[in-house]
Amino acid sequence: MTEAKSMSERRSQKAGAVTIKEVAALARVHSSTVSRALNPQTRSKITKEVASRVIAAANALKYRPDRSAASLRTGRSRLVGVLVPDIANLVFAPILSGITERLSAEGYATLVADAGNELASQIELVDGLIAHRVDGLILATASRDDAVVARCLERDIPIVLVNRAEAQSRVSAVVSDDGRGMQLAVDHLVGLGHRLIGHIGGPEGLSTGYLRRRGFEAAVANHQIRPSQAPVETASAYTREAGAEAARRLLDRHKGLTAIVAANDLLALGAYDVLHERGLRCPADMSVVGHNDMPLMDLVSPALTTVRIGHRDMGREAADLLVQRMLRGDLPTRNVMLAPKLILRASTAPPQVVGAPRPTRRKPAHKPA
DNA sequence: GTAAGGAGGCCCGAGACGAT
DNA sequence: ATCGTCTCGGGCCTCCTTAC
Repeated sequence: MTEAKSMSERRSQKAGAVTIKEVAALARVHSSTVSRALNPQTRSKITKEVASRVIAAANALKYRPDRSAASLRTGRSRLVGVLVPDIANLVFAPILSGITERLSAEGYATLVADAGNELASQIELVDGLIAHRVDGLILATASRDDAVVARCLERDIPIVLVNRAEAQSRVSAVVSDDGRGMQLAVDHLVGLGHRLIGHIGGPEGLSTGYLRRRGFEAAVANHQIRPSQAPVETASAYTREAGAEAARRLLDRHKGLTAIVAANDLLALGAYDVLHERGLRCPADMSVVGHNDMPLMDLVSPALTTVRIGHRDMGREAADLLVQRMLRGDLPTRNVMLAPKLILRASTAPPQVVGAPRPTRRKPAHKPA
């Protein structure tokens, strides 16, 4: 026995893993027969008697195939990496749930990485996941012109974008119809009587920020509201703090606003903070509409009227697209757009008539949906 | 003709070993 | 000391051979 061999055997014994050879020895067959017996696709090539003997031996030894070793031969790890920009952001929980649900049904395991918004760390994580031989990647981090996408294309690894899309459709993406979402929000506010509506936009480098701002502008134009009556302040990030900063600018620079449409729920919560610090009431003095319908938005005070995105469906669709792409790399890119829905809660109400007495207590205009 | 065994290749990092 | 080459390990798969 060579030194290298004995070291390897020690390593194997330490890991305690049962190998195909041990199953073969117990079943009194060759390892290749074990492989055939345990694979439903090849089981028909051997007799039922031998197959059941192998299966019994595998069960007796509690044999579990070593996927990493299998990937040496097959080139497939059955692992999928998912990059999210902020794992603490509640938006990603239902997306991840949808992804995991669909991938596990297809026999894939999911590795989730909290990539942040720094390009260098995102690329490092992607390289790390590729080094772990993931079969594909789902990116919830993409910007409109994304170097990580370019890196994945360079490495020839199947990817699908979720929740965000690129400006140039190099890869498949699953997104919400942001233009439609903004139209729903603005229609609702105009229906209540609002004519001075501000928008807290998301970062312009992200498709959601860009498309929701454009959607907002198109939606107010549809109601013959001039741009001066529908000002936009862009937040530097999708955070409550950035939302508050943008809300301050919006209120300082544009007097007389009666409603705010935020590009996501965290930005809307930032607007809540500013209204509170300035002694303004929501919705009596200012109506606020969010976007995403993150978990718990029905529990904030007042419960947030928001545009609901089917995040779980989004995750499922993205996983579906990726599985198809991993099976057939020559498939054309597809953009799946899911329809949003307005969820009416307590943060919106008709604008106050100038000179009318201030109500003594908050009274939501709508029952939560 | 069919079932099953045997050999070798796949992939790549770690470690051993020889050459310079 | 440094570099290049070879061997090994894991499980699976394919091709070829052997036994019946």
